[in-house]
Amino acid sequence: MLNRVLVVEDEKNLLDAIRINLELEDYEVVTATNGIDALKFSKEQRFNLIVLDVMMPEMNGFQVCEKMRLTDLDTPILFLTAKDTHEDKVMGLKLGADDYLTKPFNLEELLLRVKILVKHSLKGTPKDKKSATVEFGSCMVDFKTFTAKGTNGKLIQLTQKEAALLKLLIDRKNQVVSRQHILQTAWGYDVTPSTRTIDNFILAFRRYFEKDSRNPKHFFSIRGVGYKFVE
Amino acid sequence: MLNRVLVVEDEKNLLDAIRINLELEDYEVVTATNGIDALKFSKEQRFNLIVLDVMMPEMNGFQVCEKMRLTDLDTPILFLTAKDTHEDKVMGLKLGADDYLTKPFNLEELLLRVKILVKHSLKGTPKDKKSATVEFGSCMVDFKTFTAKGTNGKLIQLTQKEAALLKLLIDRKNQVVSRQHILQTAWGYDVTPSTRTIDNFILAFRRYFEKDSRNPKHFFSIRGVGYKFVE
DNA sequence: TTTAAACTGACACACGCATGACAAATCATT
DNA sequence: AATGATTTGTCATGCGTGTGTCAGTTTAAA
Repeated sequence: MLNRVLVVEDEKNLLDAIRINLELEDYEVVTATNGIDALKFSKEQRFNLIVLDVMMPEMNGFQVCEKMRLTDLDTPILFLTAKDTHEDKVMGLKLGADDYLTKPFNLEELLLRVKILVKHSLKGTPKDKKSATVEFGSCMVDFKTFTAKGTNGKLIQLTQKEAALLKLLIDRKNQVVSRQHILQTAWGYDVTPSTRTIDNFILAFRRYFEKDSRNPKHFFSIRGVGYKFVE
Repeated sequence: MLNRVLVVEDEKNLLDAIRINLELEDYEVVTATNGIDALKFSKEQRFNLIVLDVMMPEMNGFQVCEKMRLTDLDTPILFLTAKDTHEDKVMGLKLGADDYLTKPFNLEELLLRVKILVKHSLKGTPKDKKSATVEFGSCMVDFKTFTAKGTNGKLIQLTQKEAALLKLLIDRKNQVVSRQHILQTAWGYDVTPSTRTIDNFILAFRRYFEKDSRNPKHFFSIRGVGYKFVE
């Protein structure tokens, strides 16, 4: 899928220069020369990044940003500012900007920052409807009620820590979650239970959710690293 | 939960200044004055952000970054560079940096960027399929899940050393990576396994990913130097 | 006090991976 | 071409450490 960028800039020459350079790097570019159009586009279409000039006639970049953020909280915004003042930056940050570039800027610099920001936009899975129940295999977990249905169809009451750990693993399904990360996330930075504690929970999960707990299909252990959940 | 930042900087005064300012903004700060410690901390603990000086004695920031990224793909990294050269930035980006700041910098500027990056790190409960996967030939590797698809289409669970070495080679595709560099990067500064160890891993890779392991198309050995990966 | 949850320590086992031996390949030297 | 030297490919084996498992203890909740 192509990465889409919306560029908002009233100075035509600069706008064209940016467009051409971005297109050379295989971005799909949409342009606007004023805030009105920018808002319209941002509502109608989806972008991986919005490049927004601050100094524009009628509606300035901050105002545009502020309005955008009313509906769209995720798309990264890169500001192009003329002044290199601190107030401008704080102002922008407050309104939900993600990066700045002070004019005049190097085009390569712009391309770099675009690349980084787009990377971020891909990372965050925006707003996946968070149902409190998860199904996998013949099992089911409900994080609202702390209950689960195991392989044998039996109902299980999850304990607090069980639920926390299970959620952590399921949220990061298919990823390897290191023991360190588990400890610091599900427990705390201060408490460090002995290494065997985590295993005990995994043990329980395997009993609940694995047909053959010796050959797990869902709760894998990655030696030397941690654990991995797959559906 | 507190946001944790690891700051790596050899100049003590600057380090203290950064620490104090970050702590004033309610970050939990861990500091290191050299690459060795930095790597140790990054392995043992979890951070929301790592601030990394490029110019350091013994091991420079790029090297530290490269090693970190072998195992940790998520934590954002902010580079502090002295030179404002484009090559530096491209180099850093390749190795997985997320932002730059050129010395001398304004402390407020640093705080701003830290804030932005930490925000990103919190956003991502990455369900991320896109990033961290590499394809070549009929094969595929996913460094997030430690899985790979071999020539026969079979799924392979990579071990951590396998993943680290594989990433090292793929990151430097088309370049010859010397045995020495491999040892220093994927292993440690202290341990020096016998020469045969690396070969064993290459052997495994060829079994996984080469149709004819006698005539490799991807994992070349360069006699007297090391190995080279090409797609 | 009672009870369930959470943690700890002990032990066995299995897995990753380092090692050494040897074969095969490549290079150097004559 | 032939020989020896050096490096890499390949495999079997053993060691160390991380993990599975469980029984027993501590902690927290009712």
